[in-house]
Amino acid sequence: MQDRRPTIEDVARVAGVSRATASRVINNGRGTSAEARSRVHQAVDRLGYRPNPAARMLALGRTDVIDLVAVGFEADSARFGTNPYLSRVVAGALAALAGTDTHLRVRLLAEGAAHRSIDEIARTTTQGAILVNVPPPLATRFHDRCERVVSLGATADRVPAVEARNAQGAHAAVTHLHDLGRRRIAAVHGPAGNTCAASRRVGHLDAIRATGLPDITGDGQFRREAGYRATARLIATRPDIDAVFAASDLMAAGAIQALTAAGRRVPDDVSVVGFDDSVIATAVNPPMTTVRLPVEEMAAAATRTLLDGGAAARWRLVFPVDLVVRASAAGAAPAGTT
Amino acid sequence: MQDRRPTIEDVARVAGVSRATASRVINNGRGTSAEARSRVHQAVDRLGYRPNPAARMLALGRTDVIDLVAVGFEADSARFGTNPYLSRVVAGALAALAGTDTHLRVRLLAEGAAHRSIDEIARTTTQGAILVNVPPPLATRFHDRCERVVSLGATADRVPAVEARNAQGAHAAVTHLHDLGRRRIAAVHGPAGNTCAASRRVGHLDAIRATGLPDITGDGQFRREAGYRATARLIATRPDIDAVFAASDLMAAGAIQALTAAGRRVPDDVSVVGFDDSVIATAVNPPMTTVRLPVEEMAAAATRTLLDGGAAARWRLVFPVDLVVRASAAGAAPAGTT
DNA sequence: CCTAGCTAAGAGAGCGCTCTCTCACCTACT
DNA sequence: AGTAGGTGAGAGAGCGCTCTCTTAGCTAGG
Repeated sequence: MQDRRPTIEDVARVAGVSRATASRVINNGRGTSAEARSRVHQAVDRLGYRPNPAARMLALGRTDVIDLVAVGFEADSARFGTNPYLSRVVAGALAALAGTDTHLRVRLLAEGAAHRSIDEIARTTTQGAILVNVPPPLATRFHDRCERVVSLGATADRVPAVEARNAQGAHAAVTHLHDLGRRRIAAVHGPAGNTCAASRRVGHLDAIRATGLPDITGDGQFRREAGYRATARLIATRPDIDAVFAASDLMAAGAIQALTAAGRRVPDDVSVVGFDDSVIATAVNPPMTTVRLPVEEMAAAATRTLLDGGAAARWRLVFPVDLVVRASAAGAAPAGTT
Repeated sequence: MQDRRPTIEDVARVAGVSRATASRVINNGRGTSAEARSRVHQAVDRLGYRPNPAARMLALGRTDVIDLVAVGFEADSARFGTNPYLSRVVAGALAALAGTDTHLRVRLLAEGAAHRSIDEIARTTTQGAILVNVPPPLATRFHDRCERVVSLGATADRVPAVEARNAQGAHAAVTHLHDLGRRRIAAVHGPAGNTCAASRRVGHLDAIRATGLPDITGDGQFRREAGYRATARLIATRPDIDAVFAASDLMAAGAIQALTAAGRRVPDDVSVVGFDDSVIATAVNPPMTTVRLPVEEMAAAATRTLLDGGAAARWRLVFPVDLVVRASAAGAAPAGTT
């Protein structure tokens, strides 16, 4: 394709000036004559010169990349595309980076081979890394090798993290269902190993205990299929459930499908509340009552922290969450309505 | 945070070897004694040395970044998080990059200020750029400045592109609805300026003409709200429509909500077919019949092309699309069923 | 015993760029 | 007329790394 990419040397030669002058012109530098400027610009156009970013970075001593490291979103690569969470993270990070000349590099690690990759990333990252869904041992390992790191969601103790009041959100969701008159509230939780899922469990249990409701719990991965299966199982065991609190919108979407398949109407027979307020929540029918996780803001905060030089070990930034009331949760419909 | 990041020079000094030897050891190089190896590794650990990637790239003459450039997904930054398409693109690109030491850099351009940014990106990209939703004039401009570029979806003629048989997909969708016995099929199209949307319009019109059906058409942005509004308007004008073909899953989700709000049942009264087969299609209730766009594969193909050195002007790679039959489209329910 | 042939490791030349230092030249003020 | 001050431009020193070239120090073979 190209013999050899033209360098600034070539530009200087063609323009009949020195390398320094060429550089000055190219970087909008002042202190150049109109004559020199036009000659250099012409040379640039003629040669199709584009500066080598690596050389530039090296000379400037500025290394301007933040890595977004996510684990396990792509057992098959399609899985990630299916995940409404990570795209919000990217959006938030990018928003924080706008106006900066720092770039965002995205890395996805297969759940299995993550150990090896994590070392390599820690070795090559510069401005720092944002960890998404990275399990505690791996996060610690990363932190050992590179301190410039912030986890999205709590992970290992030592690793700086931006987190949300997950427990509070779950509590609010269950309380909301209780306030609507629901008394047999099933919970469909996320994977046991996940720290966010764990917090949501805690909030749910607190609310259950505070209101004296029965504990009807299922769980699975944070995915639609898992939500569907867990809900189907729950209905089979406890056909009288009148509400479902799911630990993610995707699971809630699965729950709604399972309920429909079992002949229950949402929200008339069974109310459903999700968690995340992702695009799924607004797209389903009926629109979903859910707990809004400010993912974009959290990612932006993590990014800004990295931009500012990182955070100390054990640093935490905690975001509030809000219950967003839509149509999937309501009081029971009057009996006999079909 | 750090006085000065340690360099390989420091490592060499601490280890009591030359820079060359340190480099050899660090890069798993052969030709080093066990003695030297252990000393260097110790020094690396002690200093927390991490090689400067810019210097490395410069010395190796290898520049290993592919840019993913998307326009207009973030009028507000949250918009992008809401877009199920771009995350699939990222997934596909990343899948193609796995095993390579090329990285993916994601860039989002606000629709307004894109002109300036596009030049900067074209100037600094190395391995090349994947264009997503970049309008023809901008894409051409990019191509003028940097030939290493592939657009996802057709854009300007000259710009290499990976595209899908959008027209064929739309045709298949409409034909499917016709086969189910639907005769008043409304179409909710995407934005007029968008090339994909245009192709889908063509396919729809072809099918309409071929089957002699009436043309009932609305349009808007590729978003849920637009789908809702357009459908609501259509129902108001033509209360007798018995099917909706939407140009995206998100619009179809909006259509389903609008139909429900208008007292129509899906699929009994009105069948709905979407386009994309994004996560939305499986999450909604009932699960959506839709046209599967192999976004991940397309993005992977674009990435591989870039990895292989790019493509000639006007290059095209065309992917087939498939109708995925789920529950949102069916024959009319027997009259009188409630 | 001398030299060919090997391995380990140092010296040093870039990679492409930016930036400081320096100089030549010109204007303007005393 | 002499010097201060300003401006445009070249020379050259790095930035941190890798890699080739070269040398030192061995072992082995004639």
